[in-house]
Amino acid sequence: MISSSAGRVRPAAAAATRSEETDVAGASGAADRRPTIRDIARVSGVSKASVSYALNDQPGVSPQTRERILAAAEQLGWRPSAAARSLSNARAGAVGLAIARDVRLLGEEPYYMRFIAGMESVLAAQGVSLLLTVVPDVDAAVGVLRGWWAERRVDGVVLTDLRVDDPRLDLVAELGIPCAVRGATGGPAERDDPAAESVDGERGPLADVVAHLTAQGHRRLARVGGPEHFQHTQRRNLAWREVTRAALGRAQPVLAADYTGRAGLEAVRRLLARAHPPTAVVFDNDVMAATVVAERRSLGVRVPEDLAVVAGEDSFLCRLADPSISALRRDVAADGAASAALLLDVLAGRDPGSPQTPGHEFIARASSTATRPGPAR
Amino acid sequence: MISSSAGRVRPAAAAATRSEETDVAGASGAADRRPTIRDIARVSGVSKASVSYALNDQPGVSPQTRERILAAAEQLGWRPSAAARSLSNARAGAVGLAIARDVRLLGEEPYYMRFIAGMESVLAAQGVSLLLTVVPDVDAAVGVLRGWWAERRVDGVVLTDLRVDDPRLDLVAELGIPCAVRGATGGPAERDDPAAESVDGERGPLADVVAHLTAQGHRRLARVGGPEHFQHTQRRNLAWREVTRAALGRAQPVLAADYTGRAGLEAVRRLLARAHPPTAVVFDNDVMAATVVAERRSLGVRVPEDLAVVAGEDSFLCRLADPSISALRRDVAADGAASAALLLDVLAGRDPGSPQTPGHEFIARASSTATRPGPAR
DNA sequence: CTGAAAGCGCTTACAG
DNA sequence: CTGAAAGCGCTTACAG
Repeated sequence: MISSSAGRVRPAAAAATRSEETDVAGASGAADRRPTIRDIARVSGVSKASVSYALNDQPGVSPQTRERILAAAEQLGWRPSAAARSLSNARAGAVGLAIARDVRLLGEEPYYMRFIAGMESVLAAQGVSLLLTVVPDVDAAVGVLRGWWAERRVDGVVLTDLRVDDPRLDLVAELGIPCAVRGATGGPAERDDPAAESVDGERGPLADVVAHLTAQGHRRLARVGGPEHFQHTQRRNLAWREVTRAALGRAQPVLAADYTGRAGLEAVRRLLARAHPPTAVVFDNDVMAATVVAERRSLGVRVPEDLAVVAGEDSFLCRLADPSISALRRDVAADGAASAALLLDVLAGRDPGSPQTPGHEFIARASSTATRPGPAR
Repeated sequence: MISSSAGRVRPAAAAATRSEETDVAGASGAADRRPTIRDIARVSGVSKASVSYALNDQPGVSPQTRERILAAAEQLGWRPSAAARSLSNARAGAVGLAIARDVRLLGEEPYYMRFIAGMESVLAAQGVSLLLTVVPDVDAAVGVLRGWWAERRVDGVVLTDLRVDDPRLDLVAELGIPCAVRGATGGPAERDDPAAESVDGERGPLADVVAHLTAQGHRRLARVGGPEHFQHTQRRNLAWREVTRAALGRAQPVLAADYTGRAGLEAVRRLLARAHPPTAVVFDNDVMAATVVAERRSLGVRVPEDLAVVAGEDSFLCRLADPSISALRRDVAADGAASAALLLDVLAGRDPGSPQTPGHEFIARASSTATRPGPAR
């Protein structure tokens, strides 16, 4: 059954608001005008400059005067005009996040909302605003970033999901935009050397997964990663090969998929068609893993008996799946908070403090836990 | 197994960036300085005022001069300083969205990310920025809105998830903040009359659901809605009672839950314990429905044989569940787009155009489709 | 059609 | 410690 209704939208409060505003502007006057430092100066009997010094905790005013000024500001309910401050400051008091991701995928992955909430937690504390935009691809993101910067809307940006030759990195370098870089689901990204030490952060989580699977008796593993143009995919692929080689004597295979359920299914089909198919597959996100578990029958496998499944990201999907899906849980909000803190450090010219270290945790669930344990294969 | 790794975060590009910036500022000079209308005026040999007129499509410049000025602006890569424009304009060029919702729930519900993407699609087209914040409760949201407004960071705001006595509405009225109001998952909200005509938009979708269920032979239905302090919950509860009364002769029961899986389960347990338990339950969101389906065995019911399940919101969860879950699909992105468009209309003093009408569609899936059709109960 | 001038609300050297 | 002044980059009456 399909039908559609004509929902109506109306500016309830806004309408009331408008007329009030008009009234007030004409009549009462000062009541609605937002106070400026000039008002504070008048009330406290000093110059605008002194007010500014007092408000910004600069030297140049006596303690008593400062007190008086702050009290007046408080009493008037003064707040600095962001525009005026920006204009003289050359600082926007805002940072930007341009998410380049297909809207449909965005709706399915809880990742970004959590990342944003994490960023917000540290930005809000510093009175810095977050400008957000959602664009379909990296080129569009470049356009948005360029616009934000040209219009002085942001002091810096956070970059996620870095590509291998990412045009955003070129833009940022070209224009000198302060930025903090973060892979979509994990470790840090380096400009020229995605393969170097930054791989370190990926080894631990994958080693935990591999240790769990080998303990369950698995000897043939596979990974279904993200698209290879992502730097974090490359780092993880590398870490995966190293970790599996160390554990099993030879590097286990990796297939690329685009994080959608469809792509995950397709990858698994190819893996199962091999001469020596894997007995366990580690997916880079929850959506692919959950789709494979949901489609296990049409794939002709039992989970976990024929195929163990692990998700590289934990979410509701993993808990609700039947069987429930083992997953690597990462503290995405902490990730977002760390990125924001990093950017603020850069902006303040501070040495990026000892980095926050979002941890990970492997959650073993039914999808990879043999009913009868022991090396059965 | 639990472990955690010390992921490192570093400002790769930012570091490079900083030094470059310093270099350039000292040496090359103009190369990195962002051009202003003064530069344009100099290049094209006119006054700043003329430049401004030309750039803003105001009368006061001859066609030829305008051409020349626009060309110069284009060639210099000029973009207006948001701060300067705001300061003289008294317009921020930005609107705000303060999401008041528990971060954990936010991570589970795809709703907001889609809503935001929809808003963005119309804001970006108008060159309006979106300020976003995520706060735990309505009071915190009031604080953020107050700050944004006092600092002139936004020209208006979009409000979602309106409460019955919502302090944000008071704030908006008090300060005269232009705003557009939108229920979290549906129809418009009215200031004083949540029960009136705005209920209209809720009837259609629920009527489709009820028609489907009665066609499947169900005679005892129940709804598990959101918390009653939400206006949209109240509207839907009302619509539900009306629609079920019309279809079945008497209004069917409603229970309140807080959108979490746990609350959904609890509500179902209470329903099943009744003397005449319902044979079909309609949940207000996907998370509750999916949790109930996942826990059907511990609840002691078969789905759909003993209990049909319908979700009031469609998502990945519904498709992946086993059995898959019938759902009401709403065009959330269109909702967001409509809210943004409405706000822009209000800001421009335009009559809010014929409202965009986000439709709905009922998707019948296994969770409510009897294997053997016909009135069996 | 065009230009000189004031102003938006701050900050910041620069003299007292 | 304090104040008068210039400036950030725009817009907008106001005279020519």
